[in-house]
Amino acid sequence: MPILLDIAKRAGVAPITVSRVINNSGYVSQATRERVEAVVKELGYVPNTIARGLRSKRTHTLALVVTDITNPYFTSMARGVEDVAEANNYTVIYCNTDESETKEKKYANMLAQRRVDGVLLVPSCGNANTIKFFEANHINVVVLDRRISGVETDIVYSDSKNGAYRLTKLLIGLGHKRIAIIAGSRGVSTSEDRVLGYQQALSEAGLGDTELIYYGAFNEQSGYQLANQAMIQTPKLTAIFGGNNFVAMGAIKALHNLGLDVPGDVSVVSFDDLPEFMFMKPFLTVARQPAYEMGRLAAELLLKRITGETHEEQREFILPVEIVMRESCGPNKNS
Amino acid sequence: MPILLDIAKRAGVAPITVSRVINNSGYVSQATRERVEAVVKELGYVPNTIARGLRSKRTHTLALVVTDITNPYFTSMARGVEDVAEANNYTVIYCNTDESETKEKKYANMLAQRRVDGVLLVPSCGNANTIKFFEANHINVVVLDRRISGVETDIVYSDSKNGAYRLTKLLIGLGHKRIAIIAGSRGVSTSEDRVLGYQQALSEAGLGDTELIYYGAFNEQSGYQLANQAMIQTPKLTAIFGGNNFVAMGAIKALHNLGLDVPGDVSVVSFDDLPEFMFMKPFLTVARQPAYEMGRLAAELLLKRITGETHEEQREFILPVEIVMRESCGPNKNS
DNA sequence: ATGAAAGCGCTAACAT
DNA sequence: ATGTTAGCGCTTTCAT
Repeated sequence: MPILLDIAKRAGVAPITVSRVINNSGYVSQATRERVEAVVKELGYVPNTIARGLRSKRTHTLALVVTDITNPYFTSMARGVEDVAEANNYTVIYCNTDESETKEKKYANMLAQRRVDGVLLVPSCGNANTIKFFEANHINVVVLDRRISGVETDIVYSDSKNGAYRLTKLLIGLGHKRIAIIAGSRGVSTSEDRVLGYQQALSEAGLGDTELIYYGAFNEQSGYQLANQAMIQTPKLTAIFGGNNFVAMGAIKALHNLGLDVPGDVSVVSFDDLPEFMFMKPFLTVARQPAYEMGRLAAELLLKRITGETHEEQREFILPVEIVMRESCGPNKNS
Repeated sequence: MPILLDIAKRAGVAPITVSRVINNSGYVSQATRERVEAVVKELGYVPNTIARGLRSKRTHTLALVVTDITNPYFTSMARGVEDVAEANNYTVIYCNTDESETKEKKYANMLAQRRVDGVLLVPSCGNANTIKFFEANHINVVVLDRRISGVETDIVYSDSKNGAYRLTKLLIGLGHKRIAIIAGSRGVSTSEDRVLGYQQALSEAGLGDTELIYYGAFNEQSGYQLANQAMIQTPKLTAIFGGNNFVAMGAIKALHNLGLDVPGDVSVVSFDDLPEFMFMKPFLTVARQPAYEMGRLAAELLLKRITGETHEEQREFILPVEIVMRESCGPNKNS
């Protein structure tokens, strides 16, 4: 693989001139530019961003740290980030913290070592340690989705309190009087804000003494457990407000498990939309490919090649698919 | 920010010794190790992966190139990749090609410039140009999801032909005689394989002369258009086999639009599962946060900070949420 | 408009 | 077990 110096030699110019052509910086005569460009093409030269970054202190790399890319909410967010990055010739590293402060710390370290130019962070917890760490390492941060106090960064989030207020009012408007909220963790702003909106709606309706607040985590398991707990403690419950989509999913499973109908017996509302096709009435019958497993396997193979652990011949791994029968297909009633 | 040399000086050792401590390589006495580690902590030293990569030719970075991370199938795959990478202290850059060869080329270039150690590639098209490009630049590739001919890489995919065969047999077993398949692009192995499985099932059932094959692309729009086209050309159609989840979604929309019931009038099956909660009967009423928009905005802000385009004070952007009323909540029928 | 010199921060290769 | 030397490939700085 040719390096910049090779191009310079062959084009009969100094390295810096090649650099100027490649980066469109400084003055280069048309003739020189063309000559250099021709050689670049001829030799198939690919500039080395690593070397460039070492010198210029710019990696043209961003990081997106979310709790779980598998949540459609964060998937969409990721796509938004990536589109902007791509348009600006930036590259995005992404990280899943699973709401764990330990993982967040580990990633923060990895990202600082990589000298990413900036981080888009969905904080996994309420404290500002990670952000301070980035600041200490001169890495720009924009906080996403959740407020953090005591830091100075741009922050983008949506109006959880208002959303929760309206969602709760909606339930009240439908006649519900015993409404539980299953929030995420304490200390996470989205959790707290949603509880605040819920409380406001209740107290405005004179239901301030019926508050039923459960803190847990923003995952399905927590939704499941706390919904069970709520139904035991307050059998008269007629509505549950799930802190996010995963929590609601867990809650609905718990209700079904208790033999309760949604919304017949208990109404459920939640934060965070789901992709459009999740709402199609006729549920698809599908051939399910093991996507996660495929990703896992492929990454392991790749790492083995990289580390030289494997020198075997290349292989083809064909994973089985599973047919999942659902409502979208039925018997032929025509001809 | 301290560099390796600072640590070396302060600990009274040579730079290479610090390097050995940090990388756990070579021999270092316990005493020296402890002294160095203490200084590392004291000064808050963060090793520079860029410099390390320049010298060692290892970036500890992988890239995952999919068509669209927004498709739950690829989201799961991404999470699988990321989990493995994280466990091995690798970092993942991810890229969406939207099935465009142009975008694929652009990314290939960016990734080569970044000297990623390896690429997990879902090829956007049938030809091997991108893979050859990576090979020429000594970058390991594992191909995911789709076969490519004429290349030597590990490849992980699932058994599309068999899945399609079984899906089609299932429809035949339900009495369907006019079954259309709406595949992805021609030349993409998953497309071709699914058509092959479909054909095999038909011909085994003596329906070989009823083949109705539509090639398009693996997206909703294509599913919509081709389903319309299929219904016009073959009004007696009673079943549609969507090439993937997005295609099926488009097809179902088209059918609904034509006043047809699924599965009452037309059965639909497809490849690729959807996340579990897409199948919950009671559709959630939710407060929808503008996730994509949030990601986009945040990335733009970050880039402006990085490039120094903005020096204004940090701001808070609170985006509105939208209440989406669905079946999961109804009137209180109890007390 | 072009170039020379120096060095970004680290580690490979070779001592000792 | 520790150190010396050199250099990865590029760009910054300062000349001309």
